Amino acid sequence: MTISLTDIAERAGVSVKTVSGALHGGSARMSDETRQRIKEIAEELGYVTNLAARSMRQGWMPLIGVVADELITSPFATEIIRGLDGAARASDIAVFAMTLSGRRDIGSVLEEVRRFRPRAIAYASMYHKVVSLPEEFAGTVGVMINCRDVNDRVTSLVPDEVGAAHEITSYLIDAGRRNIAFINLPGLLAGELREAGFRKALTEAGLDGAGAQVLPAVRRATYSDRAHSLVLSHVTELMRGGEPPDAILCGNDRVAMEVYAALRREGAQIPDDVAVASFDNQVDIASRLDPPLTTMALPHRAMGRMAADILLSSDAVPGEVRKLPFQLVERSSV
Amino acid sequence: MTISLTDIAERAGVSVKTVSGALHGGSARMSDETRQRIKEIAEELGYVTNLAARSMRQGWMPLIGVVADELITSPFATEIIRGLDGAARASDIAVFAMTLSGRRDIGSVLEEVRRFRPRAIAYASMYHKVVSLPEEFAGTVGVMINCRDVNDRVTSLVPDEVGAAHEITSYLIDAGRRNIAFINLPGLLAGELREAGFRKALTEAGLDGAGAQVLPAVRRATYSDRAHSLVLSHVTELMRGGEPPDAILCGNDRVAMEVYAALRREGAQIPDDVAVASFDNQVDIASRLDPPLTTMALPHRAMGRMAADILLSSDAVPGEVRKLPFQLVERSSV
DNA sequence: TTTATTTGAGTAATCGTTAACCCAAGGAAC
DNA sequence: GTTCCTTGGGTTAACGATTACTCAAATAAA
Repeated sequence: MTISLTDIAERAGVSVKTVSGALHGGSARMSDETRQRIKEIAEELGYVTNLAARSMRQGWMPLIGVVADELITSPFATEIIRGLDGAARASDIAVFAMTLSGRRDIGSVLEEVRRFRPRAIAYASMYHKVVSLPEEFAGTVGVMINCRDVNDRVTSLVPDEVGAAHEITSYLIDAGRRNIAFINLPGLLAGELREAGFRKALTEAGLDGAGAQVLPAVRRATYSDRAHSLVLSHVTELMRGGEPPDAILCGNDRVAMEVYAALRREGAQIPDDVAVASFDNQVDIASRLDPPLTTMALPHRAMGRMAADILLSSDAVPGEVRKLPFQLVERSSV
Repeated sequence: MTISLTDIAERAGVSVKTVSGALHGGSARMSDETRQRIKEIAEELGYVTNLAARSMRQGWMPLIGVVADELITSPFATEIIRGLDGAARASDIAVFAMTLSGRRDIGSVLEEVRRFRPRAIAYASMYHKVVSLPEEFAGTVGVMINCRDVNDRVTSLVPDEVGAAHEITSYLIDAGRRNIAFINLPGLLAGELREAGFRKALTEAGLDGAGAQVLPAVRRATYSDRAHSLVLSHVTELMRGGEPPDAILCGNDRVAMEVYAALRREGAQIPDDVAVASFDNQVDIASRLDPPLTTMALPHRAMGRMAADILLSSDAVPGEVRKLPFQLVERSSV
């Protein structure tokens, strides 16, 4: 049997409201002695607040609901949740995620979440993309993380892809590299934006930005044994061509892993012959490659934190798109 | 303003209970016409069930709380949540996780979860270990996942480490390997158990189980740039020794990644000269290595699924320890 | 001493949903 | 024409915590 305020009140010989005031209402007028005594009894009886009951008066549960479009599968995307959780905890609010896996439409998942009467709802995407949120839910979702609404009706937080590509490219240039190839992720918004930043940095440095080599990294099912074949041949061609690159920028750390293998096969030394840099900072991979990989870390944690701040302070401008900076993680591949 | 049953009742000209029966109580006696009409009005008004209110009568929220001791950081451990979620969804129950990060003691986290009045609570560990659950919480936690209580007071689900090591070792032996080295994870329960399975398989095959080489893989901070140095030197020594191994079994896929690099440095071909096998099936790594890695997949998803079944059917024998089998993922490194 | 004011605590209503009863009308069996 | 069941639905009372309101006693101000 669970203990309620009534049980404590009975035991303490006071009214329920006094108990409520003693345990939760910090400002309730009452003698310190009474308050202390009630707290002791509560402790002794093993009282645990019933948030559902409280929420009936309050109107909402101390929860932030996160609707994710596959979030939980991605190793570092869980950082978003951690960021949210850390920031929300300060307000004694918990975070719970619900995955929009496969066939379930966004409406039914949102309803499922709304049944719990959360304080606010965020929509999070596993990778940076544009999402088409049905009209009737634009008001329900308070913030979009790692994605933006196609009509920009909702505040959204996205990584600053252009800025990150610009930064890492400039970093390579500052390291003396002049012939940089980019093995980019094809068909992704992130890739498109990064390519722009990449070319911009080259142009600013007086290099041929427009003519720089940008090659697509193949994208196949992760379980496939031959998913990397295209990267391998790209690198082989690059290295055997007339002007082999002195740096290769990779779409992500997994691509970099394949580039490492290909370069080794070609007998090229990293970073002496060819510097390698990348995006993601998937630590398991980046720190264990030989040499450890210099890479731009995605601002997942920061997006989560900021999302909580926005949701709880509700000072958001609906439609605003905030771009968060990546962080350069210097290792020894450059 | 949120819509309640009262609003629907008013609009439909019936009592609240009739609405409740129409929308939720499948067996409530009522004409199909009335039921249909009420459903339409609910839809039109955008009614969303208030689970908090319902839980006041029911006594619990349709939730399974998961207390994790760092769970969310591990890429594949999130599979536990997915397994739980998939199984619980059938009963229309949601799963929410709460991390026991750093300084917070297990008691306060459990209380935090209990405030939501979940149907059941599971305790999950990021890696296989023995946990000392304080006496007063042995009754609160319904099942332990990927760990077991030091006193076996709670039903627990753990990976069958011994069986997995036995299976993969036998697999190597069946592939004709006779001199197998094991670069194991030191200081971990998993490593200890796997070593037993490894030796057992060797002995059964008539090889020298007791004398087999088992070397520790270094464990340092993941961010450290030199975390792999020990693995590298182990492999170098092994390959330059009198009887170089024809197979190396690795503690996990990340260790295997380093072993690949070391073997390549020594000029050894995988799998022709040396077969490599491992534990975890961390897909990002295992499928992208060259050649793709044969590895034993941890039964995270299965543990999650089974945990939900146990919690919801409550046919668990407290203290029972169920060992779940790994799954052999054959790629081309053997 | 009289009148305010503060302190400490009780009463009762309320949130949205459900469950245990109750009741009236209509039809079937005798 | 009773009696009995079935159908369709209403009434009322919880569940646990909070809060607006009330009130008595004690203390301070006049």
